[in-house]
Amino acid sequence: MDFLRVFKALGDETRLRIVNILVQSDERLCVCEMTDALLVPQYQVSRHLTVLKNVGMVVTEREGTWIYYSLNREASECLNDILNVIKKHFRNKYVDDVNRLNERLAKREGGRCVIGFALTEQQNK
Amino acid sequence: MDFLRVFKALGDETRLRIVNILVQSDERLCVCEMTDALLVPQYQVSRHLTVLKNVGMVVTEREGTWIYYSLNREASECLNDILNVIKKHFRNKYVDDVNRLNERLAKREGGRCVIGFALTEQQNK
DNA sequence: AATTTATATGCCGGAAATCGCATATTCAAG
DNA sequence: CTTGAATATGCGATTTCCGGCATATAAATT
Repeated sequence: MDFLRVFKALGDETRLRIVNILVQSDERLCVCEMTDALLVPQYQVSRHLTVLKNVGMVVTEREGTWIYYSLNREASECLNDILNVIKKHFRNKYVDDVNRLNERLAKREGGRCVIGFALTEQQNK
Repeated sequence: MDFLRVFKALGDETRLRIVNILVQSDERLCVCEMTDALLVPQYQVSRHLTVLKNVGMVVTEREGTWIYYSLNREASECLNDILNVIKKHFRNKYVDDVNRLNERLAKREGGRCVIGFALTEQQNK
């Protein structure tokens, strides 16, 4: 675990918001759910997730067309400590992101995302 | 305390090394001591310290020509948590920096830096 | 095989950060 | 008030990072 690269990764606001919704919800999330929660273009979410993955902070899990991202809790104790600091101190930061995420998660069926971008067409495709 | 700016600050290796020797030694340090410990040009150390100060991570204390920098432990609980994570997990990273720092601190008199750059002229002034 | 849907990526321009060098500032001492 | 020592800073050049747009990939469905 390269701490320097971890801090570099957390030094971008979009990536910090991504990590935040992952750590606050403690759920695996697919790209379209994050896109709706953060109100950021899909290609940006995807790009930043690639950075987080290269650093080793998140892992992926494919289910058909959907790809679920979750925090890499088995990576190292240090990463977990950092994530816990974020979880503890970010409760009242980026609350709108978390609220939008919860609305989105309420539309899951059987614990899975089933609507994709059906409801939100604002990601200029 | 702006977490994003803190992570940005920690996302540079020289600044991370500065914070590390501050947190490992738990001492106030002057610029020339850090310069000798990190083997980095004086103007770089000074520049990066300005960044850390603007973020609120360090505070200064002047004594004559010398300026001592120390971690801002009263800033916020969150910053302290982050610093403690660094202290805990960086024990075996940048060990050379810490060793050189300890050699330098051994030359203090009455808890104060008294030699400046007298011994090391490698900072191309 | 063609289409649709979710996700990823190549390319470019602009903004921001960093470095190296020189020089400026600040304080103390003679 | 000049000198010397410790620290800070203005500037130009280089690099690195990020956004926007278009398009590509991959899997499922028909």
